[in-house]
Amino acid sequence: MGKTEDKKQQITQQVIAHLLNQGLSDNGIRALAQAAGTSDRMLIYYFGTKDALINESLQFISAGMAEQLDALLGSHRRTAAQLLAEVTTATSSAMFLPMVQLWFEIVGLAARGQEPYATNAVIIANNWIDWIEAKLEQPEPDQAAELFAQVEGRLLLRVIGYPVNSDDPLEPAD
Amino acid sequence: MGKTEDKKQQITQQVIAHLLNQGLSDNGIRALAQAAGTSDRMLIYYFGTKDALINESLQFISAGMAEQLDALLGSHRRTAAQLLAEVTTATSSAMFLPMVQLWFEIVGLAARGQEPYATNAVIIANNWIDWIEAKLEQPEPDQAAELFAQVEGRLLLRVIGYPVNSDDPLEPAD
DNA sequence: CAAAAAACGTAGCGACTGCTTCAGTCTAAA
DNA sequence: TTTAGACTGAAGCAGTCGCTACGTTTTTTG
Repeated sequence: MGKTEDKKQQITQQVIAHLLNQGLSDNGIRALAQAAGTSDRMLIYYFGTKDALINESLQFISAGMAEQLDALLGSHRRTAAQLLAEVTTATSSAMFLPMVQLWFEIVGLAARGQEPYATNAVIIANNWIDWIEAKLEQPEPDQAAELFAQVEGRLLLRVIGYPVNSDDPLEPAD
Repeated sequence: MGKTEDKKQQITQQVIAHLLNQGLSDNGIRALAQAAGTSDRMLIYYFGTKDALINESLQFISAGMAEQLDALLGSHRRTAAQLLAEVTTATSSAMFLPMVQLWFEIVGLAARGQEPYATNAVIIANNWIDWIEAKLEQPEPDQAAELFAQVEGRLLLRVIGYPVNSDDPLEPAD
């Protein structure tokens, strides 16, 4: 009967929802608390620190995204070219836009070593690269990282609103 | 005489220096003023708005980076593969790290449409893509943007501190 | 039913944000 | 010498930030 655990998870889920559609610019503990239907007081009570809450939320999001991609692409191995095409298409879809936006916000903060984002950025990047490697037919050294980089470059253009030759247009953020 | 213009330019240069080695997280007008050897009061007096000052500074930085790359690579045209290799190497060097870090900070804020960064991000991306196109032997449609994306992906990994197979290591931020 | 523990509300801390108002000082042209 | 314009320091506005002190209510447990 981890009732406290239940409450924490419930808060985390609502914080995740908030982070995904509001981003990191509105992530003060009072805003997060309101999104979770509680008070800043309670956030600290349950998580001790804002950073702890953020860490937990980001970990959930990253894991969730991997699951969603797995569901879309299946878990079999394929060639690099094929995987690149599939992952690019999938992650460019509107359904993944909030996660991609959040990811680039994290990267921006990580670029200057700002915690807890710097730490989370490396962890998440590693997760993705491992995920890619597990889907490659005959993975070579650094190949997964290279594929990851190619996907990221395209997502960057998309996320800043640069007009790419894609089927589905991106909607403006709030 | 453009004495006011002189002063503005002088302030802009010092603000640029501050932005490059401190990033966007410490860009309150009081911090910027101190870096420029003046007061927040004066920043508003000269530029009217913090955003106006930021716009001017970012424009200068982008132009300056293009000049530096031109100086390094020369202005002749070359094949896509060669250009990709040269630009990747150049922009991965320690000398460009502060600009690359700042760029990813801008992208992170632009990802949620936050002004003035969203607008600047598109302008800067376009500048770079045009710059790339002007260096291509036989540019094809979208090729410059694609090359830009490939460079960006590699820079992303570098900027978050992911260990890439590169000669020169990156130093930790502040 | 009483004591202990968990859950929560309110108010506040000091340091920050972009920007404005006030109250001038300084230089240069008329 | 008057006077217009450029320039500037000090203080303040109403708001934000993560977090804490303190006290009260609710729930669980012996």
